[in-house]
Amino acid sequence: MAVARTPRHKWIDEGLRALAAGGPEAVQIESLAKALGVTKGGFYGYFADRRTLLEEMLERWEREVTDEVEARVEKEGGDAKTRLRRLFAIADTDNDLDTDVMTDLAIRDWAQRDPAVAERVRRVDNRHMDYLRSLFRAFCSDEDEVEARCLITFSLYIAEHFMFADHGGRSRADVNELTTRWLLDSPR
Amino acid sequence: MAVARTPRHKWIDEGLRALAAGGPEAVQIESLAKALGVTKGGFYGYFADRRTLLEEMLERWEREVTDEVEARVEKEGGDAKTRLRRLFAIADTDNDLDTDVMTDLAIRDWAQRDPAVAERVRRVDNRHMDYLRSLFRAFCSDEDEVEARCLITFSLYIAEHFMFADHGGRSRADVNELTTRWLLDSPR
DNA sequence: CCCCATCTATACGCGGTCGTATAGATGGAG
DNA sequence: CTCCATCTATACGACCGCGTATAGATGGGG
Repeated sequence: MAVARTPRHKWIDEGLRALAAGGPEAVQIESLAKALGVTKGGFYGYFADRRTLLEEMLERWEREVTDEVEARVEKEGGDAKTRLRRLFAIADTDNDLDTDVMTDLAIRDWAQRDPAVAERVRRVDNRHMDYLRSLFRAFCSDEDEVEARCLITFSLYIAEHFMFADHGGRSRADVNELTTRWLLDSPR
Repeated sequence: MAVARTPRHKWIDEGLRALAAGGPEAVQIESLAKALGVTKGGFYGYFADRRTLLEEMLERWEREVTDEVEARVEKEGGDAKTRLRRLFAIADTDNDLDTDVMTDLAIRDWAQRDPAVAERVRRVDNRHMDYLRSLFRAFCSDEDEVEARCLITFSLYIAEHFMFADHGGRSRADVNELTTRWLLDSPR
């Protein structure tokens, strides 16, 4: 038995990296092979075709994206507002060329054109929103209020990467601090 | 002089339509020709190559996207809150498979991978934000407050199309009404 | 030590898109 | 009506990515 030098999961890793960098079109078997230092010969031993790889990439993304972030937030405990602030901090730190975020964005755009992808994103987003709701409910009794804050929170996270505005001399971090206070410290 | 049956602007129209539907990769000369009921023969009389077409598509988008919306909002007058509500209504109506919105999203994703595109989006977003600031300032004296509301408003618009969450029995329109009240009727 | 399943390298055919070349159609100017 | 600039149709070569075929390399089991 020869040991697999380029096992299944490595193709998926590299595929997700390519997806993050250049969208679904950039997930090309020969490119991945080159990045892995092999040729595409072995690829078709693991995957029937390119479509199968894309499918498994999505499978993994869906499985990992929720658990990971929630675990990082929950790990250190604290009350709801502390956890939300930690969540925002994580979103901030991961910014700018982080593969996970870029993967997320690439998949969201992909979902515009592929209903199957959209369905996966829907499941992921519902989990994210459920988690946010649980945190906001801790200090926010009105359900409408909770929903509004969740939506705004999530939207700020998504839009951060899809808009390119300057903020009138302010740094993005400053503006983020403003919105965070709006979301957490507002009496209303 | 033969009259142009498929003049320059028609290629650009169709190009933007294809961009909205399938992203930059979907802007294929032969596809456009087919959609226009001709073959690609004439295309190269107007454009040096595909790259030039993409460039001009962006040019037009940048020129039109700001003026159009602002004009529609300003046309009927009213105070700042009235205009903001009208702006939100327009964003809502244009939703779901409207070409303009889809074009916007496709270009934003494109901007992730092309710095030149990002630069254009930056200019457009700054204009949008300036317009929003002018409206919020009418009833909001604190500049930090204005900035936060502008960013949240814009983010809600962008993210609306990139997230796929259900809203716990609520319709998206209901949730939008909640966030709108948050942005406009909050005393703070 | 040698066998053989497993992984890898290379070559090829297929289809699709770009861009070019060239001949034909169209319709206003003279 | 005829000319001819302009637009259009068709054919072609080049390139690239997918998927397949086949031969070679690798390294643990017998």
